[in-house]
Amino acid sequence: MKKQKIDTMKELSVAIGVSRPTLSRYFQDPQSVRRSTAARIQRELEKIEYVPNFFATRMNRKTTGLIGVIIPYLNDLFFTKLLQAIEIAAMDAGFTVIMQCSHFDPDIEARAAQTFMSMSVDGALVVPLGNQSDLKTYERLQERLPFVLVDSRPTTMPNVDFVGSDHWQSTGLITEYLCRVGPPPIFLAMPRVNFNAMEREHAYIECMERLGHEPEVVGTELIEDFWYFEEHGEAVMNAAFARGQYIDRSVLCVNDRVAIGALRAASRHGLVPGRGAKGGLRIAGHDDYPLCPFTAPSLTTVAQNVDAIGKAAVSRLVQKMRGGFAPGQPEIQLFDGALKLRESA
Amino acid sequence: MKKQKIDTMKELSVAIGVSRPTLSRYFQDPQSVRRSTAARIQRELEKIEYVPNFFATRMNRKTTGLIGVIIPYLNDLFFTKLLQAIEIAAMDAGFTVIMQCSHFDPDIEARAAQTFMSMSVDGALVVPLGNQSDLKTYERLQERLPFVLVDSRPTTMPNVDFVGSDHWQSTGLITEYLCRVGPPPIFLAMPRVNFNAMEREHAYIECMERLGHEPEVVGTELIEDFWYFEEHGEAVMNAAFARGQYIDRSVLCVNDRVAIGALRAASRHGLVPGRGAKGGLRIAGHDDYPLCPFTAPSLTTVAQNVDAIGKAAVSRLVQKMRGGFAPGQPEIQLFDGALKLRESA
DNA sequence: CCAGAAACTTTACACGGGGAAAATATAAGG
DNA sequence: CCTTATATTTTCCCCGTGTAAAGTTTCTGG
Repeated sequence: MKKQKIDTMKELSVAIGVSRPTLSRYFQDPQSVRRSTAARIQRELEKIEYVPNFFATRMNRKTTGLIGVIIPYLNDLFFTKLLQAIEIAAMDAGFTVIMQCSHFDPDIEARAAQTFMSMSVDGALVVPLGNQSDLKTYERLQERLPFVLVDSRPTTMPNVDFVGSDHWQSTGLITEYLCRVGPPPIFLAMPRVNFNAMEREHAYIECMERLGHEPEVVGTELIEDFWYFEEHGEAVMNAAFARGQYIDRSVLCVNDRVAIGALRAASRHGLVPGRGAKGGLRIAGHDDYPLCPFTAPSLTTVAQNVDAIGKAAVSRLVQKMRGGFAPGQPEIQLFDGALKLRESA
Repeated sequence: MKKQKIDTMKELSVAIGVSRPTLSRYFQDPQSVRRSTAARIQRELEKIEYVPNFFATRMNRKTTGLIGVIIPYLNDLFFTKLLQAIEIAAMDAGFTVIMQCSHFDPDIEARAAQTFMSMSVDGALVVPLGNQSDLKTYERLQERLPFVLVDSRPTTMPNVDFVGSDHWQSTGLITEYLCRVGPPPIFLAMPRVNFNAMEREHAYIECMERLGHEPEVVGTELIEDFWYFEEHGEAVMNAAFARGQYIDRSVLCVNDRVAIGALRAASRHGLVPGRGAKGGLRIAGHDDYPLCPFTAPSLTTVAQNVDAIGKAAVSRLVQKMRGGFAPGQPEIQLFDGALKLRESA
């Protein structure tokens, strides 16, 4: 038997035999109508196919139940993990996530922000693009909406709520570890277009100096297509290894994708980085990319607490939404990283 | 100087000095008003901050300019590449993508479909979940919207538009290649919960028989958490290598993530798969996962033409939307895979 | 059986725009 | 300069739902 299809609440109300406002209340909260009425509505609804118009409902409610999320791009499993954590947390809190990718393009990012405002989202989470991103975009969001920055923190916006990792802690952790078990590490960095990358680089330098070692950073030359992290890591280390450089050093990579490139370079030169080796090459990363256990050798790294970050970001955002969006003190939440010892260092 | 902020078109119309409907037309197509008027509006708009309400516009237009995309999950770079291709194609065609992840949960998938219908999206692209997914969901979408299945094709829905890879071609390609350069391959499969995986398995068997070899499939035992493809590949091959099995065979993996696990297992057993070796182990995958060039050894595989698939899916969907959504003949578009010869086979 | 409360219905308006027809301004033709 | 055709703009009503206020019914307890 085919379900009858009905498009508007008005038709539905005559079909069921209750008034339209009652239906409206039922959909917003079934508890708010008499039990017998709720039961009857529910019973009839089984026989009829009806979905309230998304736009009409959102247009009138004070609150849309929507959270906007801007992510730079999705071709990175770290971001997808983060997004998943956010999405699940939002779903649990009863919100719907509208995700927009900026694809490295500040214009698209700005458009996404506009879209969010025109959708009256209840709040926005933004993972900034990097240096190039349009800070004005964030400022406008910040003015108009409950707004939290996630994962990456523009140095120019210290007064905005932020949830991310404590890269000083995490980078310090692995730097210290590397210093403890082998020669003090060099730091395989990235072109300086990314706040986290820069923060890790600084953290490395600070930690090395604190331990009385000479910091050494490589791989910051700006190249085209710098966002192919693996290629970057491979290219830099390939060149170094070809010169016989660093072949018995520890190499701390700015992130796991770069480290995967470095591992590849090592393998090309017949080098097997490993924690076992007394004085040999070691390679370590940062992030605990899902593939780390499967590289050869498996990659020692620091895990970011992605789930906690996603959850905390949503939770802080919800708190701001409820709190009537008072300026107040910005809240900065930094989560510790955890060492993941594997074979490579 | 702060821009004046205005919320509704009505206020804007008095601020600018044209009627509201004229503004409406201007926003839909600036060409549709007199040049001088358009210029004036544009000039005023620079001084005023105004964004049309997303919901109000969508609610009234015949067409929402929205395309709904359902993806099973994002923790797989293949899907993210596909999504990106779709998103870019949609953007070029002037549509906005609303993406929803089903997170392996048929209920969420059904909710996503509902959402799309309640948003009156102009069309929907769905990457099916696998066997477990609720086919009813697809049928309902199919009835009500221009609808195209992408990447994975439920055997029970042969009469729906579909865009994906020709796995018989692609799997045949690499199977033949492997047969040509070394011992006939075994097939490292997956638990049979995924249409593509099954199709590749069948294609492998058919190809082997055609070439007069005995097909041999391993790894189909149903395990928990089967979606951790790498772990699955590693576990199966680990067990085999421990028994001394397959150490000088070719291993064709159902996809690259499984292959990465297999590579890992090989490395644990001191095996170095490679095309160079005369009679040794070879490992090949399928999909051209972005990390293939960086594994050690780099992974030989078959690339799916993801960009073309994404573009074609959007293009077909747009065609159906314009065509007034006539049932007509379903169109099945299959793209060829391309061999990517690297070191591992 | 009745008063009062609770639940519900009716009515009316709001939301922020789209779209068709009517009205006006502009251009073309004589 | 006037008429007519055409390009623009305005007037008016519509979309599908939320929400408040006022009126009506049903339930509760005595």
